Amino acid sequence: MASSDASGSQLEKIRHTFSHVMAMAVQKLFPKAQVTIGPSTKQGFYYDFDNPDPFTEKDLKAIKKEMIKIINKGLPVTCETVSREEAQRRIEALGEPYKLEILEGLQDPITLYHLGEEWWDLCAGPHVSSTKDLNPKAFELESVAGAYWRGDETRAQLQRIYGTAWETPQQLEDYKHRREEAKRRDHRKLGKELGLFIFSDDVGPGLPLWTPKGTVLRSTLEDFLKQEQVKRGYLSVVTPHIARVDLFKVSGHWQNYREDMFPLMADDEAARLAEQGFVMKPMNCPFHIQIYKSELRSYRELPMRLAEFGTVYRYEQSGELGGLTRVRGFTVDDSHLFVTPEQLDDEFLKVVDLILSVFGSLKLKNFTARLSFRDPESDKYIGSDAAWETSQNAIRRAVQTLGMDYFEAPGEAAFYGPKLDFIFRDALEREWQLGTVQVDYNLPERFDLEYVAEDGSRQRPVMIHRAPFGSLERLIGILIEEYAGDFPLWLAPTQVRLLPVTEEQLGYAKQVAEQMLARGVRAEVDTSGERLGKMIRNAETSKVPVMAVIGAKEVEANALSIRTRAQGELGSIAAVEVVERVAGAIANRADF
RNA sequence: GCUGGUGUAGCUCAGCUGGUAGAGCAGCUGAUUUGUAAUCAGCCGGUCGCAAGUUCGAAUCUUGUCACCAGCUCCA
Repeated sequence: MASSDASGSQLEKIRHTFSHVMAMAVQKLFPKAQVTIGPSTKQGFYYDFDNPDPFTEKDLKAIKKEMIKIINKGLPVTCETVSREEAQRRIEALGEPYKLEILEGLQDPITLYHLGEEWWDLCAGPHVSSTKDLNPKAFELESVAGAYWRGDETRAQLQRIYGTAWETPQQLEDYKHRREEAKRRDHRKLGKELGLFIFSDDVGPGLPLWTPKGTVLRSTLEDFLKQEQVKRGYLSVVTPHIARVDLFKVSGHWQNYREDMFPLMADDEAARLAEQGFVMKPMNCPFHIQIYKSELRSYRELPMRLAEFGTVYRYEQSGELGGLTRVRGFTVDDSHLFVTPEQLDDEFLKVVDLILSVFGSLKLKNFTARLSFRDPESDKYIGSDAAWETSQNAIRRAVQTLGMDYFEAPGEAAFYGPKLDFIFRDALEREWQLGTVQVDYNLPERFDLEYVAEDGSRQRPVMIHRAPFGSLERLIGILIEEYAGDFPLWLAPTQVRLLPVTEEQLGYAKQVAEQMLARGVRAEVDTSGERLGKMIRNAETSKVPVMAVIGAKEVEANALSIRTRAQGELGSIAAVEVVERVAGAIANRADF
C-alpha cells in the first residue's frame, strides 16, 4: 500500500477526508446506508447516502459524535491500487450497487482509500495521511437534503449531508462569522427592513408586491435603461399579459415550455380538451413578433429594436421560489431586435456594449459571461443543426472580438436558441443569471418573418432577444445585496431627509423639502417630533444617504447642516447650494 | 415537485416535560422643545399559519394542509 498522494490543497484533502470519516460514521450508525459520492466543496464537504429512512437533524448530532470518535482514533489513511476485477469483487462483497455503477465509469488505475482497517471507499483521493490531521473542533455538520443520484430527478433520491470543515477552530469561527455577515445582506431581510417589497399569502407565492419605496427603485432603473435605449434607437412597445394559447403553439412554447406556464384559461371543459383558450405569457417574444409582422417590412427599417418592460408569468416549482431572485411573475427589460443576417454581428456587439455600460453605471463588477449552448445529445431544442451552429458561432465571435472572459456551457441554451448570459452571485454565493443576449434563427422561421431586401426579394430576418437586467426583480435582489441596502444617491428611495431640531423649524424644513421635490430630489421631512439623536438614528438605519439638520441657526442663515451616511457631518451649507448639489449629483449618478 | 427544517403581536424573539400567552422595538396618547445613532410614562395590539384529531384541558402531542428557509432538480 502506498501512502496518500500529495496533489490537491491541504484544505481540500482535509475536507475530502472528512467526507470519508462521515461516511464511515454513517455506516456504523446506519448499517443499511449505502454510500455513493462525497466530494469536498468550497466551504466543506458532503456525502450522498441511500438509506431506507431519511436522516433528520437529530441524526446529525449522533453522526458528528461518531466522527469525533473516529478522528480521535488517529486512523491512518492509506491508498491501495487494485485491478478492476478486484475492486468489483470487493464492492460486490459489501453490496454497494452505487459504487459498482461508479466503478463502471472509472478509468484505470482504480484506487481504494482505507481508514485504518475498518472502512474503505472507492475514491481517487487525495486525502490527508491520518485522521489525526483532522481537527475535531474545526468541523460542523450543517444540513441534510435530498439529492438525486447522478443529478437526475428521474432516479433515486439520496440523502445528502452537508458539512463544513477547516484546518483550525478559528477558521471555522471565521466562516460562521462570514456567513452571518452574508445573511445581513440578504435582500429578503433588507427588503423587509427597508420596506421595499412584500409578499402576501393571500396573493400567492413568488408574486412580490412593491411598496412605494421599492417602486422608486424599479422606476428609476426603468427610466435609466429607457434613456440608454432611446439613445441607441430602440422603440418602446406595450403588449398584453395574456394571449391565445395558439400564439404559443406557433412559437413552440406550448410544446416545449408548457410545464413552466400557468395553466390554460379555458371557457369550458370542451375548450380545455381542445386546448383552446388563453394563457399568461411566459415570454414577450411572440408579442413583439406580431408587431413586426403587422406590416411588410423593408430592409431600410432594420435593425428594428422593439423594447418593453414586459411582465411575464412562469409557473416555477414551489421549492424553487425564493425572495426576488426566483419568482413567478417578473418584469423583463425585454427587447427583440429584427436584423438582416449581415447586421447580426455588429448589432450583437452593440447589445453587449449596452449591457456592459449599464452594469458599469450600476457599479456591478462581479459577473462572468457564460455562453449557453445547446446540449448536442438532447432533443429539447427546436430548429435545424445549421441554424444552431450559425448562431452559436455568432456569439462566440462576438465575445472573442470584445476580448471578454467567458466560458461555454453546453445544455444551458433556451429551447429556441443559444445565449450569452451574465452570471452574478448573491450574498450567499448562489449564482443567478441576470443579463442575457440570444441569437435566434428559429422563431423568425416559425412565424415566417420577412423583410423586402434591396433587390426586391423577400428575406428572413434574424432575431436577437436581449435583456440587460434580465428581470427587474432579480436585478434589484442582487443590487440590494451588492450595496447591502446602501443605495447610491440616484437610486435611494429617500435621497434627503430633513431633520428639524424642534417643531419651531418644521415650517422651514417643509419649505426646503418643497424646493427639493421641485428639483426632482426625493426629500422628506421627519415630522416625528423626536429628539435629533433619534431622528438621525432612524435616518441611518433606513439608510438615507443625505441628512439635513435644521435648527434655529440654519433657519436664521437659510442653511442646512448636512450629514451624509458616507462622510458624516459636513457642516452648515446654504440651502440653495445643497439643493443644486444634490440635484446635480443625482443627475450624474454621483455621490453628494 | 423532492428531502430536511421553521411558522407565537407590524418587526425581532421568549414561552421546560400539555393547565387557554410574554418582552423589546414599532404604533397611538401625554409630558418634555430637545443640536448629530435610541427622552420618559401610559395605552393599544395575538382565536400562537390554517384544519381536523388525541385529551377533562393543546401554542405545546398526532395527522393533513398552506407559507417560508436550506439543499436537489429547474431557471430571468
